[in-house]
Amino acid sequence: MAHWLVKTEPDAFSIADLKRLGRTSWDGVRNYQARNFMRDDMQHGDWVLVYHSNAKPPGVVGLAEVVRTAYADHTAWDPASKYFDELSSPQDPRWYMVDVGFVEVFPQMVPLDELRHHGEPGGVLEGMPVTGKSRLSVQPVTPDQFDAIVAMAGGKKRARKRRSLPAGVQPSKVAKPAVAQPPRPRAR
DNA sequence: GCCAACGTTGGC
DNA sequence: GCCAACGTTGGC
Repeated sequence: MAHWLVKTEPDAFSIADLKRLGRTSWDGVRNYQARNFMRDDMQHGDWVLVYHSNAKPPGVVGLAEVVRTAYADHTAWDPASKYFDELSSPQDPRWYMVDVGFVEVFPQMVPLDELRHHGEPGGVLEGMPVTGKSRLSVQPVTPDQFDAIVAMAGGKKRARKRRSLPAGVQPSKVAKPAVAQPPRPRAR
């Protein structure tokens, strides 16, 4: 089992919206590294910390879980969608999404300030992309980091430690590695 | 609303 | 393959 953090702008889709809906497709991710985590590594039952960006204050607000593994993000094929990408097609999908289910709204949100505090050298959240300058909207979280954040939030769940992270994934190194891409034609 | 840092594009 | 220019993210 792996653990994750995903960002969402609450004005567009909040943890309250997820609670109301029960589950949703996590569409609209248009970053290759984030896509690869969803497509290649997210497993059914993985826990997902939900982070509100562009919020006052920004921070981790609740918990979700993966309820469907990756499938093509069809919003990329819809010219009317803000997520439309003419380079994606049903025959050759460029973007993927998973479905997530609501688990809980945390009793106390964990604001970015606090995440950053624990992200200082030697802190339990050291190396988490969200504590630094990374914009990565889907990022892996270690079991220890997961437990630390849930404890700060007053949440009830604990890390599922059957396995740690996807093979080869090193959360503290997530911000940098280039994402290997298949060659593709240049847009005109 | 500003704007720094990030991630991507595309000319060379 | 470099890197300037561009568009986006996301904190403030």
